[in-house]
Amino acid sequence: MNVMNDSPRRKELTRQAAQLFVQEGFDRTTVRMLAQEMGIKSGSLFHHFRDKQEILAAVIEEGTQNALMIARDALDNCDSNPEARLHAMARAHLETLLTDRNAHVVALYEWRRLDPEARDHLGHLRDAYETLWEEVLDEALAADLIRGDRFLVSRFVMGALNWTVRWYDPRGERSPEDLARELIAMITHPAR
Amino acid sequence: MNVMNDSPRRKELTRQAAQLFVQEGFDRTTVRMLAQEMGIKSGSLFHHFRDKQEILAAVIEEGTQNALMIARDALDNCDSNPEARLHAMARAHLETLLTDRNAHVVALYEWRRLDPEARDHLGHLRDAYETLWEEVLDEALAADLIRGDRFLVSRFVMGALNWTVRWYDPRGERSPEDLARELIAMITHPAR
DNA sequence: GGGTCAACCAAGCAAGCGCTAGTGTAAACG
DNA sequence: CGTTTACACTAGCGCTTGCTTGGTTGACCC
Repeated sequence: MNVMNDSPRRKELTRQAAQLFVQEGFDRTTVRMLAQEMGIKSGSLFHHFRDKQEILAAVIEEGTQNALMIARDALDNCDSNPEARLHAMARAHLETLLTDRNAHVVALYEWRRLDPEARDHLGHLRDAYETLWEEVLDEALAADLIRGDRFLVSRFVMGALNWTVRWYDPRGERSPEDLARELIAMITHPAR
Repeated sequence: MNVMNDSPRRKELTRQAAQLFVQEGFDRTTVRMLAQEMGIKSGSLFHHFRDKQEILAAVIEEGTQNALMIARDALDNCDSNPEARLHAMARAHLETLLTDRNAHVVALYEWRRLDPEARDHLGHLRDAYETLWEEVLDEALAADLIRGDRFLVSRFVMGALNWTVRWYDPRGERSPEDLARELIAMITHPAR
């Protein structure tokens, strides 16, 4: 058995794995395909990862951790009124699609292929991210910027946002800024 | 080679396949597992379906066709004002989760495992369904019930709705009726 | 009562799968 | 210098995969 740290080499391999997982899906991606993409032989792969599952976990962890970081950053650097905070979160979410799209698609589609331990660990990361959203939405609800059931509003918004990975091309003409503004215009009530 | 009609036997087998595809995912579901669930041997399976892919296509076709039928029905039997039509569509969408949840989950997660021909065929079905939504949303936009970019509003709403398969339990305390009302309250502007 | 036909079974093939074992090598370390 | 460490290779084991083949069964038909 070998190392399982987070060396730069491993980071790069993880990035390439994400690409393949998106193209082929986790189950259809063989260790031989992964190795070829990485420019090594299939056996060498197990020097960097304990098994195939661990590659999947690494991909998802990378993406979620980045999203969490960027979201926290956005909240720290914006005005403190509920609308600005809502906007900052939506924009941050969409911006991660620029840099980490592959990882997010994998997290979305291949979550169930994780073994229970990995799912548990990554579930906590995911929860931390969703909690950020719920706090911001709570503030918006308290300020009467949005109306409705807390649980349902949160689910609907997360749905609209998560669904973007299926159609949004960040290199198109619409910027994350545009989308964030439009989404918030749709769900907020203009009258105070 | 054998039949590929839509016998009642085949319908039942398709329903059972959907169940397994949801539990295990398409790739992890082996023909032997499918056969066992159906109470036959793995070889006999290929009497009903040309190959494994065709089972997947059958599952998705069944679900989409039902959703389309129910949505059309709902539109035919509701008031003609934009709000009522919006409500009818949302409610119909959520109600299909009661009867065809498995098929919808499969359509959502395993779409990319379809071969190009099946994807093309089912894509047209899916388009027909989404077109219904766009018509209803267009009417709502024209009546100033919703404001915003036509393309984006449609994507956000489809996102919020499609995402429901990930968290909504139709046997819970919230009815499709409740959810539909709440969603529409969130995206429509109360002031006329 | 011979013929037809959908439905099923037993057996197995060829290919591909994840992963392991054992070895080589070049740079880094003391 | 000898030792360690990181990374890679070759070769292949044991198993599972989707699917095929050839044959059996029982219900229905004229």
